[in-house]
Amino acid sequence: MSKEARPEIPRKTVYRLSIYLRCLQRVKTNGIRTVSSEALAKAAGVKSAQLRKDLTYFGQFGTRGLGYDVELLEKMISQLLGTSSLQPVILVGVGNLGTALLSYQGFQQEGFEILAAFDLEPERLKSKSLPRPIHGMSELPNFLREHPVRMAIVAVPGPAAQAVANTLVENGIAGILNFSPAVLQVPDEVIVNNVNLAIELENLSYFVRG
Amino acid sequence: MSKEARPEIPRKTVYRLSIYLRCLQRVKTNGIRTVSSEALAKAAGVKSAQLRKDLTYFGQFGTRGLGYDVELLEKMISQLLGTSSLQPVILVGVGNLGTALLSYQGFQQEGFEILAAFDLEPERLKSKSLPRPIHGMSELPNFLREHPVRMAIVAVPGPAAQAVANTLVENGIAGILNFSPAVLQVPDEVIVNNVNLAIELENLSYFVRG
DNA sequence: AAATGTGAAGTTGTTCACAGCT
DNA sequence: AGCTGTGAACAACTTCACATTT
Repeated sequence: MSKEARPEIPRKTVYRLSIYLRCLQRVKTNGIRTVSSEALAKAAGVKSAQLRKDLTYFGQFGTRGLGYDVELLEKMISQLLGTSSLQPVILVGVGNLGTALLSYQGFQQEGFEILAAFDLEPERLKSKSLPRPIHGMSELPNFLREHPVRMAIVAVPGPAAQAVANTLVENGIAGILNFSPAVLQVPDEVIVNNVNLAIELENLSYFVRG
Repeated sequence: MSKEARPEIPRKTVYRLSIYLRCLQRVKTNGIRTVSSEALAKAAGVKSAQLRKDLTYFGQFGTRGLGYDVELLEKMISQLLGTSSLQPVILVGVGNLGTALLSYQGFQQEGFEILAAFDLEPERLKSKSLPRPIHGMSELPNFLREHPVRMAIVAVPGPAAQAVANTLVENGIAGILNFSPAVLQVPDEVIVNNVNLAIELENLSYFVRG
């Protein structure tokens, strides 16, 4: 028997917890104070048993016969995910996609702040009216030495991605959100989440022609 | 009760096939004609047994003792995924993200063409120099009646997403790539792939603080 | 009565390990 | 010998179904 160490929560569960959190926020603005697993699961697009099991990975928050307290559950999930405090992030690669991500409201809304952005050719980007100054790649190591950032968004072209990832890892980045089509090779302790827009469309395309 | 004659390929396998396809393309430009499951798997970041099993869902393309013919395998996967022909797509929602997606080279490169873009306020966007004219939402039904498009990218704000999805489904769209934070309710036969940038960061954030 | 929490059953996906080609 | 293709073992995830609590 292991003692109450860090609960080992499956990746998919963590992902769904984010969805539940958003549903709870919506439900709360409707003035609803208590919600059943059935109702919340429906809003999140999952089965109720799954929602209940997901929650029990890190505690018991419900009242039998009644359901879950919306505010409490929201707080607990938010705390677990670490979104109750503002998380600093850096962005590398300020092309089409990178620019969009820089001005994307969704990140700020959900508790993330893009502290700084880096690009190979920062001068070229001066013209665009961006919300933040763009730094050259050479400034990256110094910046990371001075700021406690653990996560980076990579939005550079495929061929440049591995080199960028190496630099990031060398300078203490522990999590990478990779928008490039490259498959990044990183040490085991570094987490990479891939978002590949072309692959998502390709995937859709396959299933649509069922 | 089974009914399907076509090979039923798991979603995750289809996703990985897209990755293999990209690796094959890279390998081909290096002039390599034959590749082992071991080598290709390494490039794709998976185990070799998994790659082999993924491939056998739709055929046998390898030569024992030798490996796979790069060109042939590329052709077979490309054919299966339906990326050998140009796929038309429409985009709904031309905000920050939508604008970036419109100019994103990755789609064109991988065989997708954004035929048209729609927004609630197309006039407001006239100023931005966009590669395509933006249509009003009211033109959507007519457009879909005249063009054989089966896939749509949704990049509207969360609260607007369900209504947009309804319109799309009513007008024959069978696959939606959903960038909004909303959980879309659609008929069973319609496929939705969700890409939620804030959730990806949140997920990363959780695992980084292990 | 209503709804949670959870073992057990069921399902799906991954890895092993080796028989069988080339 | 080298490498694929695959049944069998394994692992992870989902759903069921019901005892338990309010």
